[in-house]
Amino acid sequence: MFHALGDASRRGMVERLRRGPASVSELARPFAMSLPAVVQHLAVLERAGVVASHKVGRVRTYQLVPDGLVPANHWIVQQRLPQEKQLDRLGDHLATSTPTDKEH
Amino acid sequence: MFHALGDASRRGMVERLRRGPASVSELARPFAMSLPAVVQHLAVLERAGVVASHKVGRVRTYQLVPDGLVPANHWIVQQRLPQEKQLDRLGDHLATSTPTDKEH
DNA sequence: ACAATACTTAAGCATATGCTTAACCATGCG
DNA sequence: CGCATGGTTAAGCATATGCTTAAGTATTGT
Repeated sequence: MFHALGDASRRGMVERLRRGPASVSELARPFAMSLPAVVQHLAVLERAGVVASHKVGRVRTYQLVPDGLVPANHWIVQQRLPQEKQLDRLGDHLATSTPTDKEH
Repeated sequence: MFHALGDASRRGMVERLRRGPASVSELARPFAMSLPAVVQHLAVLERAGVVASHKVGRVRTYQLVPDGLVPANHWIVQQRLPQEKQLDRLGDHLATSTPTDKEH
């Protein structure tokens, strides 16, 4: 999922979908790349659970998955919360100079 | 930055640093890869602003950058659908950036 | 029916990524 | 000094990624 968001084009598509559902062609329009390239990007986002699509006639419409980004958000929050304590532990770590592993 | 977090090994290193600063060797220990590979991963994380390092003697110590993940978090929060506010306690929590966590 | 529209699939290609090994500094220590 | 420790640099390699063009398929409009 972080990998899916690691591409600027894909993030741009997500940002577009924030304003509402859109077809493949609509999503492709702002980008200077071929339609198959856009389709591949959307497939990555869909596999990651960030967007969903359904086809009506010959038009495939994409939209954001509700709470689709929550897993990524949750991971980030978990890393972020204990950070305040670590500033205090840095000096401690350096002062004690933890004995490194002897084996190997 | 999302790209930096898009690798499981790098996320593992961030999770390790969550419990406090660590040297390159300490960070490498849990992984079944060579030291240069770990160094490369850490360089990616450092370029992304997620971690920082300083060298003392021959030991380079890494630590999390305080609020280093905030840009990614901010982007994610902005994508959330305005239509669903009922399940939004997590996003609300993140937007206010309160250091006290009580969910989960 | 015919043609345009909206994708879809397949193949290929240049570059990026993640990893390796080998060799190389630099520091700590008996 | 001599040598182990901790890290760095360089080179190379297999695979993944992002993109392309070409050639489909399925619908819709005239």
